[in-house]
Amino acid sequence: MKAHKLPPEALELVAARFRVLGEPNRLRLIAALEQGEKNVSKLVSETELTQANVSRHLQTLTEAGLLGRRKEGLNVYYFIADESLFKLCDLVCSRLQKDLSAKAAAFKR
Amino acid sequence: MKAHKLPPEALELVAARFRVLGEPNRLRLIAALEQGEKNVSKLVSETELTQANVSRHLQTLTEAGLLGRRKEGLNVYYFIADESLFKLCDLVCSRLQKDLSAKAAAFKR
DNA sequence: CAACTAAATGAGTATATGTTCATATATATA
DNA sequence: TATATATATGAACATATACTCATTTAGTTG
Repeated sequence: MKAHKLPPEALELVAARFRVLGEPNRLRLIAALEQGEKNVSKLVSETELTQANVSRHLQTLTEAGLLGRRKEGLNVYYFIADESLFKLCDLVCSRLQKDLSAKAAAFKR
Repeated sequence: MKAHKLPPEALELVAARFRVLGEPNRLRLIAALEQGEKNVSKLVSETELTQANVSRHLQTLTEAGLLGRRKEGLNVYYFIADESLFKLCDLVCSRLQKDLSAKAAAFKR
């Protein structure tokens, strides 16, 4: 599946998925859910974001299919629904680390 | 390297990298370069974007370390500098395909 | 039913960013 | 040196989106 074969609408879908991940607070929420499902209040207190803001980000992530939700009484529990998330983040992280340590090394000379 | 261990500044870096990929025209440029390096004029004619626009996107991609540039006379040739790009895109693409065919299947019942 | 709680949402604002037009810069060539 | 060409960039504008405040919705419990 090569990118150059993708029609424009498909590219927009791919871009949209990357865009969802392009927001640090959303990454924080994802990171918080790595340990397992949590309800909104828990995520609010852990991230120290406003409740409204957390709620909106969770909506974005859920609509993208990255998170799932489960209602239980008054609480709504969110959880990672797309395990490929971790592979994605790890790829980016390790690449960034490589780049940054290369720059750091260049400084020392 | 787990995401929940990353400090906020690192998360911003990761998010920034995703954001660079979150623009369809930039993905088009990347796709165009999959076949090998090309100069700006070539990229302009292939993508049918304006020269100014292509130039700006190439700048964004280069500053992010995803592309490299090489000057040769009047021309500037751009090329993929980060091969992990393809793994990233393929991960997203295959995930999207799976999601979409699941939805398509759900329609048939 | 009334009061309470957790989560979602409408409306408004601020900021970031994609795009274009016009122009500047750099390099080549007559 | 003058002219032409490829690419980059300043300025302006339009759009998208992150955020907050206030309120609503859904569900629980007295």
